[in-house]
Amino acid sequence: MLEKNYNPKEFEEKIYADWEESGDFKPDMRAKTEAFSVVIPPPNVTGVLHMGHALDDTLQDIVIRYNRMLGKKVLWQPGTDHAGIATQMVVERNLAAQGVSRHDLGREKFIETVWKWKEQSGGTICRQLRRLGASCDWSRERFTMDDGLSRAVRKVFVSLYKDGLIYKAKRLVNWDSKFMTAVSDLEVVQKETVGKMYYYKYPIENEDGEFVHIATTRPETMFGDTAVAISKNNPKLKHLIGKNAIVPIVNRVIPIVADEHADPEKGTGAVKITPAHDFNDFEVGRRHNLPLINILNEDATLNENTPFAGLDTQTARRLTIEKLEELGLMEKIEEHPMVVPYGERSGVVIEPMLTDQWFVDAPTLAKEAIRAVETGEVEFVPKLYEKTYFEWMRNIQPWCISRQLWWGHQLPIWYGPDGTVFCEENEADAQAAADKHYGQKVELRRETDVLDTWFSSGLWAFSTLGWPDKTEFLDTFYPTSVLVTGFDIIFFWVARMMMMSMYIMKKIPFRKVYMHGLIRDEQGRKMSKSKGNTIDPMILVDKYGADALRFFMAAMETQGRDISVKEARVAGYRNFATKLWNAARFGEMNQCAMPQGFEIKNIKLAINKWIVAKAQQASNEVTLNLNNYRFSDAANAIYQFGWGTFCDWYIELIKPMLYGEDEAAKAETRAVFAWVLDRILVVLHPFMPFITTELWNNTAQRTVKLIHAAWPQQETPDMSAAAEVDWAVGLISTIRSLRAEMNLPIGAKLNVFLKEANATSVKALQTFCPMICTLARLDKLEVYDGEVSSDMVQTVYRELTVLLPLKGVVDFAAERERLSREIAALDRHLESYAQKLGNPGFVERAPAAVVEEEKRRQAEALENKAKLQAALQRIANF
RNA sequence: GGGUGUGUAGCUCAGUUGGUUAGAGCAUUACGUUCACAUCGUAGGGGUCACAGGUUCGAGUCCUGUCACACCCACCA
Repeated sequence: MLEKNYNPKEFEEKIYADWEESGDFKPDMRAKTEAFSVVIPPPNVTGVLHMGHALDDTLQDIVIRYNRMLGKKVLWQPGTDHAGIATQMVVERNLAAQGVSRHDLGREKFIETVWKWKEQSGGTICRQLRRLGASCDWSRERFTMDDGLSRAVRKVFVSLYKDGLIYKAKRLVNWDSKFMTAVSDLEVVQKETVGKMYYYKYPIENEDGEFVHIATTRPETMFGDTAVAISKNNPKLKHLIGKNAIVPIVNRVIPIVADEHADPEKGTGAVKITPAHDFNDFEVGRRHNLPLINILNEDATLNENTPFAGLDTQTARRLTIEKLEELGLMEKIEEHPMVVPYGERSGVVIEPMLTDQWFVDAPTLAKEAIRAVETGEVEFVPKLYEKTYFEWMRNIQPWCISRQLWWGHQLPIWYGPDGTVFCEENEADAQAAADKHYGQKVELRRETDVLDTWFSSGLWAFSTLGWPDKTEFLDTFYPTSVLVTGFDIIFFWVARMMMMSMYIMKKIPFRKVYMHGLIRDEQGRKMSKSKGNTIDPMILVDKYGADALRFFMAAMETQGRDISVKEARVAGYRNFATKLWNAARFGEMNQCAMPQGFEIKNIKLAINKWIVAKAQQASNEVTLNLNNYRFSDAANAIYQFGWGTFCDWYIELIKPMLYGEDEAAKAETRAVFAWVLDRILVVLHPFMPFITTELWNNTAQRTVKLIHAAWPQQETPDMSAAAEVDWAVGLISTIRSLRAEMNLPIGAKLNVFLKEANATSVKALQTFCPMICTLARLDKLEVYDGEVSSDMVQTVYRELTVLLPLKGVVDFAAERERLSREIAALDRHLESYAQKLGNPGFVERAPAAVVEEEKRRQAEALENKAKLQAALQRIANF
């Protein structure tokens, strides 16, 4: 017995536990069928599930469940990411609350603390994924820092190093002064701000009263200036080229060089060059062999190369200006709109800083990664993201992979006493190599840097499947079938996976990349903690059930568009679940079940043929749309069928039969009801796994679990009965409409006469009369050949004139108005038909079928208009 | 500066190769608890598809331009 009310809390947890305990998420490795696999974009191990995950993982689960039901050997590989900076930040914050810094603990102790934190809070997001219904094979859960994956990381690193694709270099990098580490370009966000432009002048050496005028937004960097650049195409200033300027305060003599970086149109036309603290200046410095003067400490305070050692940049800036003013060199300060780089995580200003870092030769690795997409081996859905991918990949810069953090994969690099680098997968090998190199036992020092988190995520597609070991899973499931992710990590992750996989595996990591949009709030703003507009998906799951949230995500997911979360809409899909629940209860109450040996090809009744055909059409549509990753179309197809066709029409139409005496008809209808409900459960299961399973388990004895039930093949629906039933449905709507317009109480049983019925209508009427009477709430419905009297309200339906006798209660004025409205509506259509058909071009050049259809409509409209006019005529004088 | 999108009902959005009277959900109006369901039903109102041109027999759909908005990349001394 089904409960009276749909209450997802009662069964979601229980059903999930059963799946997991029964191993339903594990692929059947003995099966001979095609493999299908997805690797989950690993969430931050210490994170909590947000709306973006809910979308991403719902879509993946739909794809996974669909393919599982297709009978494939399916693996959804789960796992989590150690998320270097993010995790270290959280743990440091916790420590800070106890007044402890990571330096107090020391590296080893700190890492221990992080691991403890991971054990403590690391399970949250996976538990939440379970509540969402994600059918991951949890027995294979991996973590980017577990032993296997760490081994993969070391192996890849060594391989890249030995191939010359990883190198150490002293370069300008984005320096995050809060975490005191380098970060990659992608981890820097540019923010528009209104800053200030400072104008001042440097004296020219040996030329009293001569100056070169400078403009800068960062005056304090002048202590690192090693040149001034001027374009040789700058007529006003080029006479200064070749002379020397004097950096005030520190009184350093620097050359004035010719360089096209100095745009005569911008600023003063002369640019101070600070090669150690500006990316453009760095290049200028290279061109002119300028010295590099580092003026910053790791925490972004100024160093001893400046007069303001130990002070932060803001203070130093103020003091610099004061000093310049004292010297009479300051000219003006203007407001200046500018873009300032900030650390994505730390929120502090990023300083370009000259440091030793490790780089991956991304331009080289990108080549194969680009080719694989060009050839179509890897396909992006929607296609337009390929452009974004190409654009970035073709202009890719070396990837700075070293981080001066503690939490992460320590580089497998050891230095000998003289600084010689040994790159090996483990310390013993490095030691052996070093001993051999030096011809004696030496002491090695390990590189302290760790790797960018995305280095290990880049290996995810194969490392999780067991690489570098040769495993059955790697064999079976690599390359994976599809990667589902948001476009915001196309560079961070998708591109890196492509590069790493092409390099290591010589094969693509996935055949397709499905990219979805971002989740936004009701106003369409990005959700973010700082705005306080986040919605916790688990709260929606609590309120409406996981199925409702999942269906919402699927129904809203149209390619290339962001999703605004509207709670009312989630509630709406909960209502859909309720509707379905009640439909199943209706079936239960009416003993709907499929007897042994029931086959749809033996169905006799038109109404049953009709609903089966519609169900097949709907499942075809769902299949087609799922194959094309059109989630909203797939979801809507089953929604429309389930609610609009099955509940609204079929159930209502069969009631007279189920409550009637014709036992054969009843038996067939009960069976068909059960068949259709099963079909809905099957096709809806990927979207709403919980309610469908609960209903599946409670509506019949089952030999197979719904999660493994067979997905319907593409079918050719038998449409032989469709026209008849559609006729009845249309007639019911027409009569209901007329009743409503006449303001007739719903309880009043009425008689309706049909005039001018053709043979088809007469035949259909014989079959459907009881149904029509029930649904349109009629006492009597019959063909009528008598006179039309003035107290009969009438309308037209196809060839029929529909008469509704209302003795003595007709409001003639209102009726005249109604008829006139209907006629006016027809006139509007007639006008458009006449226009088209009157156009010789249309008649000659449009396909014959289109022209014929247009003619048919015109004829019908004309006929209907004539009837309505006659009716109007009849009551003209009342 | 370079690139990519978006603009359709009060709101949030569908509309696949151009072809009925442009759809859905929510909101709204009227009526209604008929024994699957008020987490509901029936019926209705509501749109010159941003604007201007063009191609075509025919344009929400294709092309060009304009306006507005969003995002991405690069950079502004």
